[in-house]
Amino acid sequence: MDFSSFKTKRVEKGTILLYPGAISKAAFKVQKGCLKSYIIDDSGKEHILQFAPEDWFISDMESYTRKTPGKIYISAVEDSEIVLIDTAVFEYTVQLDMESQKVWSEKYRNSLIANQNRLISLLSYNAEQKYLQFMETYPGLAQRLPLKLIASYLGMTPEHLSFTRKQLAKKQSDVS
Amino acid sequence: MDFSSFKTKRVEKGTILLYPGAISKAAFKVQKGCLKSYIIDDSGKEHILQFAPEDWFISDMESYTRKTPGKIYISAVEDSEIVLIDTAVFEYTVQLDMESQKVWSEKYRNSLIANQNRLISLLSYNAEQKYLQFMETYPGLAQRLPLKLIASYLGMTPEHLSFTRKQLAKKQSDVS
DNA sequence: CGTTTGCTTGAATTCTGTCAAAGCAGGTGG
DNA sequence: CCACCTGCTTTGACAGAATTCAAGCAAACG
Repeated sequence: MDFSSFKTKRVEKGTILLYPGAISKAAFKVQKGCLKSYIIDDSGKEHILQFAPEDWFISDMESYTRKTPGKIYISAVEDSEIVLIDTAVFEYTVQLDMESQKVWSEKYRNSLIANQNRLISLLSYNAEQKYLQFMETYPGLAQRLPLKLIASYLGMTPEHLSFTRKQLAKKQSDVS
Repeated sequence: MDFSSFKTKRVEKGTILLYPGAISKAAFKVQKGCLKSYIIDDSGKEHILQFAPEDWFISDMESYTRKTPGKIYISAVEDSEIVLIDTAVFEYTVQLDMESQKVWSEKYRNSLIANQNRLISLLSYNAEQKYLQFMETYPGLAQRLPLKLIASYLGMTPEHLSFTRKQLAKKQSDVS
């Protein structure tokens, strides 16, 4: 898709781009840096639903497509440069341009697949397998993000992720 | 939505309506009985993604909307009566009828929300909390389905779900 | 420097899975 | 109608996985 018709924006690490309750007027494509989407549960714990490093899209699909108040936060975990895919502009563009529609469908499908894979991994994997799948899904991201964020994404404590990493390192040195 | 233009079908318990690899030509609305969607992982274990009792929709969204080979099974866990929402007929109907579109959007949104809730519960809940949320999501279904299916949906062993139920029963008798 | 923040470690505890045995149906054939 | 399967559920002992809590370490920052 040609993104030149959309606005580019720079945001600092920690900037919150979307709050629960707000109606999402834009989706985000990350050019540089990294965003996360997450919710805060009743006991105050943060649960990360998705990361979006370079070339990923991130949005509250529900709010974005249905124009209803959303439930999730989106914020920057690094200083980032992002493209705002404005709802109105987006809908207009897609009408004109079949190619845009294809590319968008592709992105949308990918997010569906990612979601399904995530469900399956949470249903059936242990800590080690979850971490390995995280590294496949987000190559290189493990080196950039603080461990506690990854732990939140994987649904385990930072301590346990630290332990799991050590186990993995031991295994790999045994092999070699 | 007016479902009279779609075909109704009766299926026996155990009937498989959709296989992985197939291109889904229909979504299903359950009038009576119950369906499930699931995948079989590399080690041969079944993981249930969703149940669809009365008035629920179920489909392989990815395959249905993108007309690509799917990844999931859909089958009947009880003798069921279902409405086939044929892709072509559906698209035609929605074009004509704004009211249809609204109802469909509602169903679609519900499934997004359900999916998000499911992610969150797998990320943050223990066995007991997961089971309680299951009962909220599917009222009465716990009485109809074999325990092993519910365990598969919740991502735990049947033995542990049995144990969890006993714990819950004890707690509730302590209160009264 | 001292403080802060995040990561690692270890011990104790809780949670969940594995395995084996026994109870409890519903269904079938005699 | 009964006896026998067969599959599902329950139970308990045990092992392994994950969390909690507390302490120590190291890099980053003022």
